[in-house]
Amino acid sequence: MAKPLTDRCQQILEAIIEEYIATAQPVGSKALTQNHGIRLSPASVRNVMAELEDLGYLASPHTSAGRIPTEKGYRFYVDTLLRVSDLDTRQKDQIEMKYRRQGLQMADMLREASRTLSSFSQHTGLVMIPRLKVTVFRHIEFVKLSPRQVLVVFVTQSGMVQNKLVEVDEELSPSELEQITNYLNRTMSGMSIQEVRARIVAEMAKEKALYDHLLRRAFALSSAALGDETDGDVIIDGTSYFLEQPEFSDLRQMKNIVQAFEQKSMLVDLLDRGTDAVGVQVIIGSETQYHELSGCSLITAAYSGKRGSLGTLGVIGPNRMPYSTIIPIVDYTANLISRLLDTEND
Amino acid sequence: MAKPLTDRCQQILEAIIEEYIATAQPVGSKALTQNHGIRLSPASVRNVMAELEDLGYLASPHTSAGRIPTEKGYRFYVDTLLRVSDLDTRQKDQIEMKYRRQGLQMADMLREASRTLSSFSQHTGLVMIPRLKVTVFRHIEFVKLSPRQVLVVFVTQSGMVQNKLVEVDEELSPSELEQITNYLNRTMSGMSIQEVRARIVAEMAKEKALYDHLLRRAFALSSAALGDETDGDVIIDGTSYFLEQPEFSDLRQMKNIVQAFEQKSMLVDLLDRGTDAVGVQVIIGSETQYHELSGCSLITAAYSGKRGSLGTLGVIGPNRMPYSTIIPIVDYTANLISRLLDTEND
DNA sequence: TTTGGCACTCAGGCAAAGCGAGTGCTAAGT
DNA sequence: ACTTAGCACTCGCTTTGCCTGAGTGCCAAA
Repeated sequence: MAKPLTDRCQQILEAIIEEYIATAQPVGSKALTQNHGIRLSPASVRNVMAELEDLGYLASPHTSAGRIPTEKGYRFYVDTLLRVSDLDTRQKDQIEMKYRRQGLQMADMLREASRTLSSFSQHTGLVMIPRLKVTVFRHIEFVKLSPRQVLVVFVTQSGMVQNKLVEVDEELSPSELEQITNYLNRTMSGMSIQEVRARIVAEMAKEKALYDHLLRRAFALSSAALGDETDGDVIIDGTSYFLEQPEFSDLRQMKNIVQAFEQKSMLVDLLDRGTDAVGVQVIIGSETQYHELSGCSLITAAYSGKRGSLGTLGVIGPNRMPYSTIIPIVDYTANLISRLLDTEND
Repeated sequence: MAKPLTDRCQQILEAIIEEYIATAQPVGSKALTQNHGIRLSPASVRNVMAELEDLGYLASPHTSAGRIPTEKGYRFYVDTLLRVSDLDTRQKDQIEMKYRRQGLQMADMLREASRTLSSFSQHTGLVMIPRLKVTVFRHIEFVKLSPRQVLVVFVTQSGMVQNKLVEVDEELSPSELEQITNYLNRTMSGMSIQEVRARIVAEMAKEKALYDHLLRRAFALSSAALGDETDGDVIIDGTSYFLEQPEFSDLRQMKNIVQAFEQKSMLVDLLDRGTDAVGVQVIIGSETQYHELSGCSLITAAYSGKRGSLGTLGVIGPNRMPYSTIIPIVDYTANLISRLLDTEND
C-alpha cells in the first residue's frame, strides 16, 4: 500500500489510459510499445501491467485481452498524471462568441452554456440553475389575475425571473397592492434571498400583534412567493452523445441513464456537490454513488456572481472521457459565465 | 383499387395489427386462429393474408416469417377499424387528480400534462407551449435593471409569464416607466397579442411625426418585448420509453430520434399541424416527412382556452403503438387542459 | 533487470447443420 | 365456390465446431 508508483509505472499507466480513452479498446503490450514512445519491449511492459493490475489500477476483461483502466486508475490519472493545458485563444474566442448576442438574459446564457459545453466536449452538457436562496433580491411585482389570485413576479439581481401564483383569502385593492409592492421593494432591495426570508420570518414574529394589517399581508404574500425553494433544475444538452459511446451499447444501462437524466434529481445532487469547491471537480464512476450512473463520470466547476457561488456546470460522459481536453473547457466556461454575470447588471 | 375490403379481410387485418402491436413479432396464420376468435383454418387465413399483402396493407420481413402491418395498414386500421372507447371513470379520476394541486400555473400544468401523457401511455409525451400570438394580453410591467436595461415582464390572460430584456438608448425615469406601464395596461388589456401587435404597428405609423415622445417610446418598448415570436417550445417527457421499443434497438436510428427530440423543431412542426384540427389526429411514419422519425407515429390533439386553440399535445412512439388505448388518453387530456385553462382565471 | 521465446487462453468470426415457424400450392371435402 | 388438410419448400435463427489471432504469463538466457 505504502510505496508510491515508480516513474515507469506511472508513465505506462498514463499511456494505457490515454490509449484506451482514444480507442475504447482494451490495450495490449504491443500497441503501447509502438505508439507511445515507450522504449521497452512488450515483455517488460507486460510485467509492469501485471503489477498495475495487482495494485488495482488496471483490469483485464478476460485472459487474452489487453487491459482497461479501473476507476482507481482513472482517479490516479486525473489526480496526479494529468496536466491540463489552457485552452488556446482560438477556442476561447469561439466559445466566447456564443455569448455575444445582445439582450441575453441569465436563463438564455445558461442554456447557451449547456449547449456550448456539449458541442465543444462532444459529450453531455449540464448547467444547474442558481438556487433561489443564493440570488439577490432586486424587484418584486404583483399582478392581480382574479379577485383571489395574485401573480407574484420576482426578479433577481442577475435578471432571473421567478413567478408564482398565490391564492389570497381576502381581496386586495390595487392601491393596497401598490403599497405592498413599494414597501417590499424599498426594504428588501439588494438583500440576498436568504436574508429576505430571515427578515420576513423575523418581522412576522415581531408583528404577531398584527397591528398593521397591510404589512402583515405584505409579508404573507412575499413569504408565499419566496417560500418554496424550487428543488433545483438542470439544463441538459447533448444527451444523444451518450448513444455514441460504445460502452453503453447495452440498452438496459442506456435506459437507466436516460431515465436518470429525465428525473434530474441525481444530477442536481451531483452538481450540488461541487457548488462550493474552487476549480474543476471530477467525479468518477461509483463515486457518484448512483448505480444508475455506473460507468459515468462528471467534470464540474462552480460559477459565481458578485456575491459568491451561484451554481455548477459541467459535462457528463463515460468514465473514458478525454479529461485533458474537457477540463479546460469546463473551467473556461465556468469562469466566462461568472464574468458575464458579474459585469452584466450593476 | 376500387373495391373495398371484405368484412373478413378487415377482421383479419385488425387481428393482425392488434397482435403485432401486442407482441412486436411478425404474426403468422396459426397464431391468429388460436387467439383471436377467427373461426377459420390457418390455410384460409393465409389466403387472406396474401391478398392483404398484395393490396399493400401487410408486408413480410422474409419468406418464412409472419406478416407485419405496413404504414398503409396502420392508416386503414386507425381510420376505419379502430373504435375508440371512452376512458373509464377510474382512469379519468386518476388523470384529473394530477392537477388537483393548488396554485398551478399554466406552465406547471403543461409540464404535468406531458408527464401524465407519458406515464399513462407508456410512451413519450409532448406538449407544445402556446405561441405568443394566440395568447391574450393581460398585464405588462417594466423593471429597470440598469440605466439602459429594462426587463419587460408580460403576463397573459392564462397566467403565462414571458420576460425579455430590452436595451434602451435613452434612460427612462421611474415615473416615465410608470406612465408607460399604465398607458399600455389600460389600452391593451384583453386584446390578443396579434391585435396588440397590429395596434402597435398602426400607432407607430400614425405617430410618425413623433409628437409624443413618451408614447413613441412606449410603443418601441412593447414592440421589442412582444416582437419576436419564440419559435415554439415543446415539453417532452418519457424519452426513455423509446429505449424500450424493440424496433429501435438499432442505435443509429435511436440516435437520430433522440437528436430530433433535442432539436425540437421537427416536433414543433408536427404538433403545429394539429393546432387547428378538432379531435385527435394521428400521424403515421413517413407522414411525418422526416426521415429521422421514420417508424415513429404521433397521436395529437389541440387544446384551447376561451379564445380558441392554444396549442397541441400528444404522444409519440413507434408506429406499433396501442392506438386504441392512447387515443382516449390524449383526447381526455386535451379536453381536461382546455377546461382547466378556461375556468382558471376569469 | 531486461528481453526473447514459448505454451496457453480465450473472444470473435465463419461455416455447416439442424430446427422450426411459416408460407404457397394443390387436391380433396363440404 | 369456398374451405381445409396435406405437403414440399423457404429461410432466419441457433447451435456446434473449428480456426485464427491477439494477448498473456512464465521461464531462461543475456
